[in-house]
Amino acid sequence: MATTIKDIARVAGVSPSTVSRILSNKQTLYSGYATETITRVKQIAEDLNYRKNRSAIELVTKTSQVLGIILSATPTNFAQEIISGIQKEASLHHMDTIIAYAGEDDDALQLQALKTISERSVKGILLLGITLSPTNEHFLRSADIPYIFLSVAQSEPDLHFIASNDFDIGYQATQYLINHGHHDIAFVGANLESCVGHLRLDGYRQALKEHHITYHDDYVIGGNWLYVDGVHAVNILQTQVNLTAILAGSDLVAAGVMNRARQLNRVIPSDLSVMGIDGTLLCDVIYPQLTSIKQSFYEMGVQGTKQIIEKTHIESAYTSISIKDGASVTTH
Amino acid sequence: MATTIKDIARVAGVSPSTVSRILSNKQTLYSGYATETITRVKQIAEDLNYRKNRSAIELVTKTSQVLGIILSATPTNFAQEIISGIQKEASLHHMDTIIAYAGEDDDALQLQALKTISERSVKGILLLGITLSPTNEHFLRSADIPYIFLSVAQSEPDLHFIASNDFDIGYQATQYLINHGHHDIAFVGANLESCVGHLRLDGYRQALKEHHITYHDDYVIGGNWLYVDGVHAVNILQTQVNLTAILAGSDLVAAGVMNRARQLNRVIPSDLSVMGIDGTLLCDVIYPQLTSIKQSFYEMGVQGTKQIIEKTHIESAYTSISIKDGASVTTH
DNA sequence: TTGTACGCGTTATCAT
DNA sequence: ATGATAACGCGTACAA
Repeated sequence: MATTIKDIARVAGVSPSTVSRILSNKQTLYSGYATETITRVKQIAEDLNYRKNRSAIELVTKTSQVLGIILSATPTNFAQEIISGIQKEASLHHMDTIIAYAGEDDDALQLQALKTISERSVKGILLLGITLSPTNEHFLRSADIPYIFLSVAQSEPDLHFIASNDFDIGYQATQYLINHGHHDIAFVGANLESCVGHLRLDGYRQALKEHHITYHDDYVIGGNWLYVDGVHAVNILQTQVNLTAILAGSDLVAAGVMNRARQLNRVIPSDLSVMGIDGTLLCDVIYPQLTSIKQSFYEMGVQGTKQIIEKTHIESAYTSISIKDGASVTTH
Repeated sequence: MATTIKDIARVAGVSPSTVSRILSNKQTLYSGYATETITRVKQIAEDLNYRKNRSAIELVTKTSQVLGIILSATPTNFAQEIISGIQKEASLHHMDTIIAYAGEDDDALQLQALKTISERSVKGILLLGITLSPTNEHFLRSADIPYIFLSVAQSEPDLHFIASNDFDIGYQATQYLINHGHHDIAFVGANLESCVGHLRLDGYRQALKEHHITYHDDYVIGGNWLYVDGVHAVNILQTQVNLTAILAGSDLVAAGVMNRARQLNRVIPSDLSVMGIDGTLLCDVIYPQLTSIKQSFYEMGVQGTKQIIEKTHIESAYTSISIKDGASVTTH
């Protein structure tokens, strides 16, 4: 049987409310308790090994110090960075976090995660790398809990998000390669059915257009952001003799591209320049170090958390992107 | 104002108990409700946008479907794999998870995380990659909640764990290199002040001993499992002309070793064989692909979760290790 | 400075 | 097949 404030009250010879007020540091609202009472109560609480009962507190206060995080099941390497940002900011405000995993394409799993989180009295919900089905979107809306999407921009205006501008990512990356003298540039490994992939492709095309480079269908090969997609793309692109640069949809794709190209005896970057997207730790670990468009994942977590905690009115925002220099791109 | 069971009861013209029983599918204990009542109540619940209040449920039932996870703050690449295993097994049992982050060397942060978790009525606590300070160890013990450590073996017999046998890891890795004709083998990047590092070093020494190879102090260079530790180690080992193989404390260290060695114009594996420990995704992504001792991280998560959920009596266990073949080791 | 009494939303027990 | 009531542990308005 766990110790309750009543037990402490009985032992201390005071009322439960006294214990409650002392243990939750509410004396300031009143003139204050006698120092003796305070220390005695606290001592007894410790002796009796007292633990707060969060359920009871949340039931009566109807609020909590908990943030809900819903994670896409795909083990994206940058989710960790976003979560770090959330944790950092949350701990600054003495908030805890609950994490629930949702499948990516599985509506039932999404709903399960949504329920798990919304049934607890969380202060807000952060959705990482997720796009909701219409039904689940409705469920989230009707839950009457503040929420914000992280790392994936949403098309509906009332679904707020903190993310990178994916058009800009595609545009700036391509621009960077063009500025380095490249003309025949492939774009590979992105999931072209996703909104993110689509926008990046648009940016890629726009950059080409502005430099009067004809868009070439054969230079675009889709995928699902994975290592194998990079390998696969290089296999297909073998026949393109004019190709001098590849823009990969993610750092992981870039790694696949580089390794497969190397197997085919192409030297990077002298034979082939490769550029990644994300700017994760992976860039520094592979050889040669990868030039990439760096997204501010940590910052997304921080900003999203701030919005939930501090703001009354949540609004969308883009976090900054930058070029992370490596050694995988050379001037052509 | 959120809908409660009472609201539904009023609208449906039944008692709150009826609604409670129907919504939590408890009819089977009784003869069963009229189908008409059941569908009507469920319909009204949906119309009114009813959400369960977990706090109230947990308060009255004094139990929950929640597993607590405490994570070391260091962003280890394999934590993700362990968590996947936990999630998988937990969802099989319809359990949710709460994750709290603890610093590695910061006792206060550790305690904070411990409190966060133990104040909620969790079914059990899984501690990932953590070693507790004596005070916090006592706190955990006195919380009266089942717990188990994952991935880090504990020395005290009543602190149960699921982990790899670190002695075996060091032993088998070294043995593998010796069997490939290597004689001058360095061991680098492990944190030698940690229990894990110490045990792996012991395994390394034992393997050398059994093959009558003299242990060489200069061949052991500590670190903290990081990429830079691998780089640093190679810098120091430059002068060791007889060295033909390096056993890295982790895959990340191995990546540092390989890249630095390459910068020094050593070809891997013909000039230098490199072996990693962990067997993470990184092995496949770097070039040449890394030969490594693979730990069963996913399995640790699964087993730990099973122990908490199914067992009345928790006990320690070692998960299996295996050689993950790559192309970074060659016969000497 | 401290105590009393009530209520949060739900489930369980007992009654009908 | 369904209802009435108590209880879970805590915070807080009000009383003293």
